[in-house]
Amino acid sequence: MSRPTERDRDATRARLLDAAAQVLSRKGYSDFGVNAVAREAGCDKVLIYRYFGGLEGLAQALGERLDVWLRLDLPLAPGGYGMVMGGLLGGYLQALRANGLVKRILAWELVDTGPTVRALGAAKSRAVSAWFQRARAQAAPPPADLDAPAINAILLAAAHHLALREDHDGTFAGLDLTQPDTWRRIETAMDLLIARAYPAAAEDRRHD
Amino acid sequence: MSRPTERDRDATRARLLDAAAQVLSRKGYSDFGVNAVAREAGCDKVLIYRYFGGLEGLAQALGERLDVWLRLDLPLAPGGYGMVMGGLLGGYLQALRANGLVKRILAWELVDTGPTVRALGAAKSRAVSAWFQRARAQAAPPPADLDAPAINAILLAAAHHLALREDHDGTFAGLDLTQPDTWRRIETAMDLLIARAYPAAAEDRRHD
DNA sequence: TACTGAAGTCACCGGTTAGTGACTTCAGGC
DNA sequence: GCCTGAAGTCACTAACCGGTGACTTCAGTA
Repeated sequence: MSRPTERDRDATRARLLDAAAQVLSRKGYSDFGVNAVAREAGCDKVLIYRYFGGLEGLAQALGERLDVWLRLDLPLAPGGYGMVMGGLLGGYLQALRANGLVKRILAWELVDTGPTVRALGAAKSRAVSAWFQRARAQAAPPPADLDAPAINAILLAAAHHLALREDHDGTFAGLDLTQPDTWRRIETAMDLLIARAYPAAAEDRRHD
Repeated sequence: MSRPTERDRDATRARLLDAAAQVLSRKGYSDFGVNAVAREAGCDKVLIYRYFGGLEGLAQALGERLDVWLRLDLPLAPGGYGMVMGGLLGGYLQALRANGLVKRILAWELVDTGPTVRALGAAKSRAVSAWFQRARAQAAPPPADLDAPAINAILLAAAHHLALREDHDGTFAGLDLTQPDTWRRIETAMDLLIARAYPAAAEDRRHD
């Protein structure tokens, strides 16, 4: 009846990639397999082997498309190091929360070390670090007396973990992550932590 | 040859619980099943159904033993709210890093919502929150002008995420989590964040 | 028009899983 | 000493997985 098969190799490849993203972001990594992806794409699983060399190759191709989905073209807020970092982290948190696929990959990385998730994680890590690199190049240098990498890693880890907990059971440490107001509180608290860790006075002195 | 079966129901129950903890903390949650646990315990899987009603009941019983493993009898550091929170968080981070089982469960919670992990997570959450409640009761109240729950949740989330990344690929945001020195830097940065978020001056004023 | 090769389908294989029924083995009460 | 019931073992089913070989169907081309 329906004619999903037009014998178009590129179209089928694209359908498989879309299906892989769908399965991964909706069902999670444990359901991410050749059977489920092929079922979602409406074609036979053998095509995954023919076109991608297997599930690992499909994940690799999916990772190479990640930079498209993780497009983080946030305008950089002007100001000192603390202001820039605050804007960066807030934007990243919002982008992450809205990106179910990236969240699934982040969670997957925490429970598996297989080649499939490695291919995905490497591609994602490349895209994100390039973005941070580019953003940092436009910002003022951090105060020399602080361990900025450690501080930023802590805040980034918090953003990751809270975003991951959000679409799991929606609670963390007594906070209700399903309420928008909770996220406003979190962003305010993050801004406060950053503002007090990177006081503006230390930065102003650099502007002399 | 070996006589592991002494027809002792309680001993077999305990063996199954130990085996469940072993499998979960060593192999991870994806290998956590009736077959693997029974194999580890050296008995038949049917006993899991007979004694625990299935894998879910076994996980429930395991969760009820979690308070034993998560024994956090850290002495509370004296001082203001910030000092107490800093000591609390540092101790929690160290205890968490040393506890592979709890880390596995935390990661499991991020990728699965099935009844088995829910039973575990609920029991763990109960134990941890009771401990935090008890610790907070002995500390000074937080500064009223700050959103202490949000700030603490951020730092706790960071501790969770960094601990989980440690025994995965050992890197996060450019930090090498396999180096003890990196963890010293992280603890120092956490202390700095807490100290500046909860300045001692605001607390001293409460002591009048 | 006939052929060739690629696109796509189907059926199977071996392996693993959860779960169940039937069986044997033993210990304690009478 | 026997008998009942529980502890433990074994074998099996049904369903799923990843992976593969054989097949059909179609499009472009000579």
